[in-house]
Amino acid sequence: MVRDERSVTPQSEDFSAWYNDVVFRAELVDRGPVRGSMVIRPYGYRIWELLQADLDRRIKATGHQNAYFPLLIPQSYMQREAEHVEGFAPELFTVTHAGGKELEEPLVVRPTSETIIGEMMAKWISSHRDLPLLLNQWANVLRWEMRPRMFLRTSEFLWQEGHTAHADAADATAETMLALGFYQDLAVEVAALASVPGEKTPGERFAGAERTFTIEAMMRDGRALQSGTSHFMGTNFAKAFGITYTSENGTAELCHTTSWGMSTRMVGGLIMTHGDDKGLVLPPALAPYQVVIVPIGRAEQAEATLAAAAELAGRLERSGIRTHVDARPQLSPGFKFNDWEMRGVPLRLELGPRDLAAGTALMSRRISYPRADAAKEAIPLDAAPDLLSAELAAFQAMLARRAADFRDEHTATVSTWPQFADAVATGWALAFHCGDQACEDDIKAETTATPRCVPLAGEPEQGKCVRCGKPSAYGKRVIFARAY
RNA sequence: CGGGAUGUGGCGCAGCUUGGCUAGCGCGCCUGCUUUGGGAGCAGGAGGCCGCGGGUUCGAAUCCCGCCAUCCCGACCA
Repeated sequence: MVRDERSVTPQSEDFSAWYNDVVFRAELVDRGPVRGSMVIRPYGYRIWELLQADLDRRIKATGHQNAYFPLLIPQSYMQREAEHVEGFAPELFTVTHAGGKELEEPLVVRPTSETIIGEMMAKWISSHRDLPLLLNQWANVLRWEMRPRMFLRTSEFLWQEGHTAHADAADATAETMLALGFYQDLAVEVAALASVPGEKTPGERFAGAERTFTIEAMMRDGRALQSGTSHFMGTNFAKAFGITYTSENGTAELCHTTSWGMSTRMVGGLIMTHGDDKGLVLPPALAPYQVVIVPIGRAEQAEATLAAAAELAGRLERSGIRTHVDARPQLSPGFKFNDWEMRGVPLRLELGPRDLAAGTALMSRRISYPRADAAKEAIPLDAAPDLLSAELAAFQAMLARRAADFRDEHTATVSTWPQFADAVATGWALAFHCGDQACEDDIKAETTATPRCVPLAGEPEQGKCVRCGKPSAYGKRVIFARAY
């Protein structure tokens, strides 16, 4: 392929340059005027909407209700939970003036909503009959990030944050795991990510949480991306905000709360999981257009192929396939092929005079796996809806398998330090760790790798710390990786 | 906050060292004609407070001082 201003930097040359090229060329985003801000363009926003719709359905199906809480939070709220304020203080946007005057109490722009929701929960909950309280909100949050990156770390991002209150720890823990399941299922079934659910080590916990669970997905450069988190707060926030209830026995009890979130970051995750040197590759479940039809021909031929393309698109739409006809008259077919490949459309159909005469269309898959197969395939027009539905399902499964294979090929179970260093240079290492913060810091200083999670799956295992040789702390091997 | 770069039509850049005449190139855009099965061709055209503020000079995109912003690399994070 000729390298010019129309193609992207190859992944092998510079992965992060590749990522940047793709998000802009595919018109997912543009830069906002403020450092670290991101304009999500229609094509990118559609991906988010599809992700959002799927997760929203899962959340509602399990008894949660959507609500909306204010963007502005009194600064004092943030300070009530000691670890929470310490964790978020460096990232806060603070409003000091309003209406042309300095405010008596500064307002914080939410970096997350535990505090304001905690405050409201305290007001709404008084009896065990009010529990569990299962809330979710879709919102934007702001955090001042030192090093912004489109979708992965922007100063403002969109997310969903679930907040729940429960009578006891067991119920809250079950909720925490339920939410983690939403994310894992969404990641694997919809985004086709290779993610691993697990628990964060104490050093990586959410500020104020007792336990933090995560799904960690592997990107094509071997790094890990935290793609969703679920926190068990114990009674920390209940104490700070007075979230109490009267039990059946008449005693006053503290609630156990949870919170969990998935953000626009996941869009970055699917870009880095599936994309290649031709651009984006989208899983059908999240593709704004699952099938793009490129009509070919000029003048009177164009009339015929355009009409046929529109007719076909109508039939595909009616069978639930998101279809787009690229009718731009001034652009050549070759340009359109490259354009839709850049945008990651799973299936493309070419419809020209030759195809029309034969009653077929030429189908081309954005990628194939495990065998790379660039061949275009003629498919009969009358059977297209069923055929393409099946192709899309196969494409979705193929991407998930490709991602999982890639993850497995780049994950090594290691027991020595040299093996460990090797593994985290290109992927993930499964290793025993002593659990000491100093040892974790040492590993990070040497390799830039950090503990991503203790995987939920697998049997308990004991061993010696890969770095210092002390007994392992977590009863299992820990995933270490360089992370985003 | 450290380190490195860059600010010039929508995008990507050249010009700056050695100040000068109308600020140039590619892509994109507009118009016309021809073209359409892997990034079309030709012709014509539009579009620029050269990041901002000062200074030096007859004259500044170019030299000097200051500021601002963005990007990339590290430590933090969904």
